Parts: sequence; structure tokens; C-alpha cells
Amino acid sequence: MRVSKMQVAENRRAILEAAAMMFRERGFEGVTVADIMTAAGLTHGGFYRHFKSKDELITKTFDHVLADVAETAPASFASYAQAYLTTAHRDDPSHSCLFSTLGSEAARSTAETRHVMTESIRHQVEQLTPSAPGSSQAEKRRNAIAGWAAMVGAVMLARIADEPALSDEIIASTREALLPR
Amino acid sequence: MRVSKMQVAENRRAILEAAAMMFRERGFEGVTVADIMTAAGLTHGGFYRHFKSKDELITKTFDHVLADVAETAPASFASYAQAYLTTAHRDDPSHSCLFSTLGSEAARSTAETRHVMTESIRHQVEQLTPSAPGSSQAEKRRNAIAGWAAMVGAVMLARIADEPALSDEIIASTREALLPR
DNA sequence: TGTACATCAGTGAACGCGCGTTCACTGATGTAC
DNA sequence: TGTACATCAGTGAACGCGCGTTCACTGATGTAC
Repeated sequence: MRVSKMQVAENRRAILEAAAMMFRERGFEGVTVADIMTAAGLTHGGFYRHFKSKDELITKTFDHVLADVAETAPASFASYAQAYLTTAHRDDPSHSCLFSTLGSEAARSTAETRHVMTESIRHQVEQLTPSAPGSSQAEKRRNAIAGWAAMVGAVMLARIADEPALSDEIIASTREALLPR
Repeated sequence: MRVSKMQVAENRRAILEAAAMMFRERGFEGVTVADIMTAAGLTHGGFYRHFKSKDELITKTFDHVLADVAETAPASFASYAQAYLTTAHRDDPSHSCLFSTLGSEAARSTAETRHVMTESIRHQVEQLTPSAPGSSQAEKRRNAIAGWAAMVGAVMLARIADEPALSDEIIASTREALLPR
């Protein structure tokens, strides 16, 4: 049965939200279109009224998540690192940073998805630069990039490590290195 | 037809080598058992004489690659970073570091695979620690961890970025931050 | 050392399941008059 | 404002393909005597 325009918009949002959480938790291939539609409270057949393929959903999901992130009030380098480098963030991939949860897959994904992510990388670097450590503009930008790379790498490595002490140490060491004192 | 013990060992090695390159290039789901066997010069049916499943192959492939890495003469922190943070490394995923190519997938893989990778993380940290920057042992170890995380994160992000200038900048900035001067 | 037999790595066809995608249908929404 | 019709989001069955895995078979290797 047909559904109101408002309902259509809300259903689309529900699909994107479900996809955003499930992709981060299980990876692109670990989640089926049917899984996502069920999680959104719909049946799988209606999927193609919203998106023309699973690949398009991936791109749109990234767009959705990254637009959300971009809208959030800019965090300082220090406060961002402090929130990022925590065991709570490591243990909650479904609400985590896309780069740490899906980074290695994203590097092999479609041109459209990579493009959306590239814009987000640029945005993120620009946001962290002013408050990053360093005396010159160039040094701040360099430290924003290297520091963010360390955060993404550390959380990803900490999620691989199956020994809690080592995993915790990766998070703690990176936090201390980026936030001396 | 049956094949000599030496040939069996060589075929197994060929499968592992092919898998190691192909998984890094296309991801676990982007490569089929048949693809790997063909690349190794065999047909797919014989696969199960060597491994009991594709998952077991993944674990054994990681074991194989990481054992290779562990055997190599230990590199100093500076020389490791200098080789790691290059566009050549970024552009050659099939011979690249497993963490940068498959890290986000590995975090979701089987317990066995994660275990092999954890041992490798520990080994890598121990190898980089003595030559890492820092005055105390604790500081060296902390910088080895944070520095390596930055390398892994930077190369992964640089592979996502579809704009060459930004991608190159990620590599260069991280190298400069880790190797001042 | 030579011979007969058992073993088993490799082959390629076949199986079966899961998943992305399609399709005919339904019925509420939206629109034209 | 009310009525008739067209639209189209959603449903659920079905399709078709790809892939991991199995299996009967082959014939060279390895082994027992």
C-alpha cells in the first residue's frame, strides 16, 4: 500500500540508520539488504524504491553519517582525541568512526564511496587543524593529520587484539602520546 | 594423480602466497577459493586437501605472512617508518602490511585469525620499541605503539583518498611528524 | 632391488545455499476536475 | 469540498547467479614384502 511522503522520508531515514549501524558492526558483506530492511521495520522488496543497488546504499549511508558528523559542533583536537581514544569507543563499533570500522574495505569500494569519504577526510583535517599542537599553521596541520591517523590506527589495532591488556595499552599509549601530560 | 611430498609442500606454499597477495588486494570476500587455486596453478577441487575451509586458509595465510615478517632482520623505528610512509607502499597493497590492507576486516574475523594477528602486534611493538624516540623504556614503548598506529592509519587513509594531493599529504605529514627533521 | 598394492593430491562436475535483484500485486495517498 | 482515477511505496514470492564445499574418479607416489 502506498504511504505518505512523510512516511517515505522517515522510512528512508530508518534504512540509512540501520545500515549505518550494521555495516560498522559487521562490514559490508556481513549484512544483507534483507537484514537492513528488517531492522528498519520493512520487508526487503521495497528496498529498490529507495536505492538502486546495495552499492548505492553504501555510498548514501556514508554520506548520511558523515554529514551528521560534519554538522556536529567542531571539537578541539584534544577533546576529540580524548573521546576517541577510549575503550568505550573501541567497544562500540556500531556508533564508531567509519574510518576505524570500515577503513580497509572503504579503500577498495566504489569511486562514489571513496569520493564521499575523501570529502570527509578533508573536512576532518580542517576541523582539527586550528587546535592541533604546533607553532606554525603548517605544523598544526601536519600534527592534525598524523594525530588523527594515529587515532584511527590505534582503535583499529585495539579491536584486532584479543588480549585485553595489550588492547587497552594500545589505546592508552596513543592517548598519552597525543595528549602529553 | 598423486604428487610427491615435495610438490605438495610447494603447492601449499603457492596457495598461501597467492592468497596473501590476493586477499590484500581485494579483501577476503573479493577473492574466491577458485581464484586463489587458479593463481597457484591448480584447480579448485584440490583446495580441501590442504585446508579445511576458506576461514582456515585466512588464518594460515596470516600466519605465513606474519612469520615471514618476523624472520626479517629487525628494522629500526626510523627506517621502518621511512619505508612504510611512502607512496610506493601505499600503491602496492598486494605486498603491503596486513594491518593497513585488512585491518578493519580482521577486527571482525575468527578468533583464530585475531589470535595470530595479536601475536604479530606484540612482536611488532617489541621490535620497534628499542629504537623508538623517548628517554625512558616506557616512553619508547609508548611512542613505538602510537607511531606504528599512525603509520597504519595514515596508509589506510591515504588509500581511501581519491585526490592525489591529499593522499600524498597524509603520507608526507605523518612521515614528518614521526621523523622530525 | 624389484613388484604389487594402497594411498592420496589433484581434477572437474555437481550440489546447495544465500543473497542481490526483479516482479506482479495491493491498497493508501495524492491529484485533477 | 467531494469524487474518480492514477500513482507508487511496500509486500512477499521467485529468479538466477556465484561461491564454498563435496564427491567419484584418476593415476602417480610411497610402501610393504
